[in-house]
Amino acid sequence: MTQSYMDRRGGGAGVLTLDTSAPLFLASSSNYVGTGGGVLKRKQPTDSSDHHLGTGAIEFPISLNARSHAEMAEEALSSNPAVADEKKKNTNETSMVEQVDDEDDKEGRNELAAMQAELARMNEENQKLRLLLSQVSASYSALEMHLATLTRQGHQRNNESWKAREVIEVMGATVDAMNRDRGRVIFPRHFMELGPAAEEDKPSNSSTASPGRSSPPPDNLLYKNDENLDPSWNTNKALKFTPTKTAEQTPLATMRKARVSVRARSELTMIADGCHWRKYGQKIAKGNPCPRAYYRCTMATGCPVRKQVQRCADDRSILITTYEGNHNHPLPPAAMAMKSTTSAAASMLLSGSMTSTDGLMNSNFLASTVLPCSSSMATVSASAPFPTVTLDLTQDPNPLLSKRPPAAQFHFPFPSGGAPPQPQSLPHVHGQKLLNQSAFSEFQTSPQMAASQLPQQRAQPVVPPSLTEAVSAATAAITADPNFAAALADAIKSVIGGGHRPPVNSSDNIM
DNA sequence: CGTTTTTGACCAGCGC
DNA sequence: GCGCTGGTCAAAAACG
Repeated sequence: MTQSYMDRRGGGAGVLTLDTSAPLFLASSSNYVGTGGGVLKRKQPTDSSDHHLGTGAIEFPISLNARSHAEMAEEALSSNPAVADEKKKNTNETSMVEQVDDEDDKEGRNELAAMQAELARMNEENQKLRLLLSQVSASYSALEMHLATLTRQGHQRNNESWKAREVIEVMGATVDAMNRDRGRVIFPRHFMELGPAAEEDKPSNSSTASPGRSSPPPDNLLYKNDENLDPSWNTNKALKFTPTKTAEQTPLATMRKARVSVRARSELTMIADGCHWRKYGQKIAKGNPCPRAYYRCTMATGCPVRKQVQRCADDRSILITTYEGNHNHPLPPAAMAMKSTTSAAASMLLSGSMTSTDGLMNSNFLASTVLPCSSSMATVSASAPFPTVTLDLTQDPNPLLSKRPPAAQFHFPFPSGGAPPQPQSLPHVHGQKLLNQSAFSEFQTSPQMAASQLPQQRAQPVVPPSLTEAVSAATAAITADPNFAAALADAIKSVIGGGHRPPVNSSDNIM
């Protein structure tokens, strides 16, 4: 099963979770957990039930449909073991004696009043979400009509049309998901099928060829027409976008191959992520005296997952591990957390890069939504040949437990889409090319495209900014959770033992 | 002896 | 076109 953000619990309202094995939960409303909206809660590590929160906590599904929060609240209340237990307990007690303490009665009334207030708030929020949904639906219809017009004009291969289709796919998926999956938040289809995640469920057909070179590109929604894409999984040899290429040949697909880089302090050769790796190369990269080691997953033949391990040039106690691709085989529990986390991070990155690639999302908006309050732990960069999200676990020994990490470092190459957010500092981007060298930025800034290929689009944006923001808000509500990056990092940290492992006698050939 | 690591060679992309 | 660089291959060596 491809990793997804969808709930996999056996019933009940959906709750966004990175993976059942990943200790991450997302509650839709802070009203019930006491922090900001869309709070990503940390799963209780001691919770053996694996699907229930600790005492008193109530999980709420993220709802973008018309379902009332009151309804959901009731469900949640009844499904919550703590509340259910309380209910049962109360029933038993009343049947036994009528010596109900007046104090308890008062408390109960107070709780009831508070609960009702919460429900009222929820209803209000629900109304807003309904409005949002209607806006998205209306815009989706408009886009569909626009696409039909373009198709009629025989411009299927026109870049604008392609892009319009793409946008519609995104929005359509969003709307579909909203309509179809009540009580769940579903990422737009392609968000979930992009890059690494898209490959997961597909059996590798590389058994007859050398591993790592034969896995087909993701056969996802957006790529189905990309017959000319590099058959190799290796998008490192990314095509550079040129206006002469057809839309089907655009390197969008290559740009969607996200990488997730993890920085952690470790004396080990590499962090223990639960997978088996075989080293297949080592190279001295420019600007870093420490060699970069290349590993390939050996848990299954033909597994396309690779990772690079390199020590930070500035601080050699920091190990930088960069993951690419997704496993085509079941993972041991120890590896699930890392896999889920990297996939989630990649999805988060890709969802951002997608919209921004089309120039549809204001960079400031993106910056303010995707990682509004995340710390420097999460650095998203599309400036590299492939978009990379860097999770920095080297800072505060336990920043994840803090309620509000400092401001995000978030930088997308938006040369024309408004001034990019000014990061406080960018100390965690390594080995990535300058903005003007990236395929991403080229796609963004290509003057030919801007001038000749997208004249209509420039004059008539496919999606009004407000709509874009509305659509983005739906997904950003999930990915932009203030604690999202922190939670991701938390999951990773749980795997690598907090990134502060004591030195182990190992032949550290990385150094 | 099978597996893993090492390491020089090779290839492709990119900038000049 | 050339050189640089990152990434990969594959034969040899090392290891258990």
